Amino acid sequence: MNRAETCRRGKRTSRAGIREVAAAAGVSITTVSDALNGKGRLPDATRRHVREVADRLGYRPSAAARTLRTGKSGLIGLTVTTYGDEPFTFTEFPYFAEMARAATSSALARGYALVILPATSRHDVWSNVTLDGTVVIDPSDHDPVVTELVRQGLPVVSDGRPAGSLPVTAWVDNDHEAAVTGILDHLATAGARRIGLLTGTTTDTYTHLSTTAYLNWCALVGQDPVYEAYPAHDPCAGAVAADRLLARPDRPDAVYGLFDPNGTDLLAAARRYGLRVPDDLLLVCCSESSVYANTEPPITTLSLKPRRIGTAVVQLLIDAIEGVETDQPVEQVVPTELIVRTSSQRWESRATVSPPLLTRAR
Amino acid sequence: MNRAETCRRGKRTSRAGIREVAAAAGVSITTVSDALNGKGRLPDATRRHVREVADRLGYRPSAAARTLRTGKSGLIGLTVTTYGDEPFTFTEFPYFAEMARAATSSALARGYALVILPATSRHDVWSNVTLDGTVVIDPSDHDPVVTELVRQGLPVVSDGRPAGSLPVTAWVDNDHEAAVTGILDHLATAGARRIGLLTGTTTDTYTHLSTTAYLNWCALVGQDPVYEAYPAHDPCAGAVAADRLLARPDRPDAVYGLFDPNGTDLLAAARRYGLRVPDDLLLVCCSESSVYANTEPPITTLSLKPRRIGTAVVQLLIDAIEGVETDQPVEQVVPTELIVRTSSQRWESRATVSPPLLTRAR
DNA sequence: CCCAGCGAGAGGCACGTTTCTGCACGGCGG
DNA sequence: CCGCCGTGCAGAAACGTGCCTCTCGCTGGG
Repeated sequence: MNRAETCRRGKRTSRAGIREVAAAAGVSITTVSDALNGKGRLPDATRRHVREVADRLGYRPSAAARTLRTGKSGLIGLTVTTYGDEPFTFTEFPYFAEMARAATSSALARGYALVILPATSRHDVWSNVTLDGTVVIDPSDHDPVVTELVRQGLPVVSDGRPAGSLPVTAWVDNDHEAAVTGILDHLATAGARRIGLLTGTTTDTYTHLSTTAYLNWCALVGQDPVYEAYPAHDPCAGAVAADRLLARPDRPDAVYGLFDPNGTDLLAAARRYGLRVPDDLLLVCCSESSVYANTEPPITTLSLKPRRIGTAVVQLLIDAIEGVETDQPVEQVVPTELIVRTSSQRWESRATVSPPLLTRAR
Repeated sequence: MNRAETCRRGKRTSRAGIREVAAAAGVSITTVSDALNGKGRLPDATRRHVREVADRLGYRPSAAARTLRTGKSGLIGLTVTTYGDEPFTFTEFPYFAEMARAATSSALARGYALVILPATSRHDVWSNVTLDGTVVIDPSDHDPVVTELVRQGLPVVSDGRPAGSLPVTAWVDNDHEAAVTGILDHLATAGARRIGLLTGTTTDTYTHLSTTAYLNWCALVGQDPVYEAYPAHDPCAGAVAADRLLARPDRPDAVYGLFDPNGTDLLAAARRYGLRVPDDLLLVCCSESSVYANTEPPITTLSLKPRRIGTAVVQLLIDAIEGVETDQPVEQVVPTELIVRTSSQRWESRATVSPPLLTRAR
């Protein structure tokens, strides 16, 4: 009987339980709950006493029980749509890494933790965890996971404006058209006569919007488009595409690369063809990597500000989780930053600069 | 009364509950649970019937309730010890990104999801989620978080051998001494007379073991150590340290850089001083980045195989969670891979190669 | 003097599972 | 004919919280 009581009281639990605290403090379970959560109307003396006893016993409330009761888990899903075969292109580019890092930080600052989940609809995993909401990076058109989540009533915020009629709660993105147009103007101002583009074959909105902006700009200024597309998830394909671009008979005298590794690839290809940068070839690429500050020559990069995007996405999501639910998707545009380095300055670059936010690197 | 019944039956629940399934299928709750989990002794006809009804109703079991009942959440924590002020050096280097990606993949393959958590002991966040175990990257000496977790009886597996007497369940690491010794031998074979080291000021075991191995090697071959140390989390400091190393009166004719960005930094510094690579300076750095395949010249890198490490760490952790608990920490050593490129081959490199696994890049 | 009002806290139900125990029933050996 | 056993399933007790409701004692106004 003593055995039975021992079993019932404190056996397999890791020495914590609200009942033990209540018994030790000589109050009821309700009082403990209220004291620790600051909920009820209790004198400060009782509050302190309960907190003290709880600390002394090393009491940790059970997250599972709280989640079951309240319906809130404090967990946010983080998903990136896969490009290739790998389940995670995650952190393939520094962009994703930075974005995820910022998102994690600001989620934690507000008491939430991030759960990394696959974009593939492995139902068992998705339903094995109670989420309060989800961040989706670059959702593809009519993403089945997103629609499923929204159907369940969960807030979904996407990094990158949703393609098609994807019913997300909110989204954050750059103004990719303006960014590309700004870069092309910048290159033209620096003396480029024929600007090429290194782009991707994937169907995400970033690639699509950027390419379209390029084509529109070309049509506007009357230049024939010169571009090569390759599967962005394959690093070798990038080097090959860079080489092809510079091997063309209508070789461009300036190139913008949409993806992070394009800078080194283009630089290597330029060396192979004896092209000097920036004298014979102007170079800009979209990257968050700091390596381009120390290449020879340093390469001008466009930063999409993934830290700001990650932060904004999480703030919007948690606002949606905790606050009033707006009926319309909230849209937020983060400005890009063009970091001008030697590779895009053919002549002494005077103060003539172009639309997006411009920063002068030393 | 009808109102009350409606409330009790199916009001705020998102149209799923084991009771509804049981009622719809005309069986008991027990039967539904057993049928879906393959547990009890039921004829296949009943199993199929229940599964069918559950699918039709779109039934999703509540993860919170299951966790509360079973004590298992299917969640694994992922933590990296912070170096600087930032809460997350996470994904600062491609190493972490790759490792995290591999860990996430293999965890998902076994039905677990990863939760990113801060190394700082923010108790509220850590205790807000029920973990089955934790992966710790580069735990520092006497890490308070780790000891707390172990005290709670949770399995903890670390990437990087634990410093001091940290009581982890298991750990996975490279043989850093052998790797450094191998590289130094490789450089010496290529003709280096005075090999320098670019290292860090942090106290993690990777930096410590590598530096010690370097000093030991120097003592062995009778070379004066030539090295510069800098805080690894600061990219600018890396460039400055690289410059200092090549500006010394006892300038080395070969350098090994312990951190990912060291390659470009050293290359830029070499250019500033008019040193040709590999003719005047041999270069190797530890990196997982593919940019070094296309720099001018391509740089020899040491890969720590973060994908294999991430996979191994998760396998060990899940084995510990599900399987028998061994009393001794399980240790696992992952071989490194030296990817030899132009920067470390002064003469026609004959087949003389050194200890660790060697791969010849084109 | 009596009762409304209020402060302080106790009791108990519900959240949705899993799982232990146990009941009914039919076949079968003794 | 009776008890026994294996099959097929139902009942109900947890798991640890949060919160709603209710009690109890005390006080001030009518």
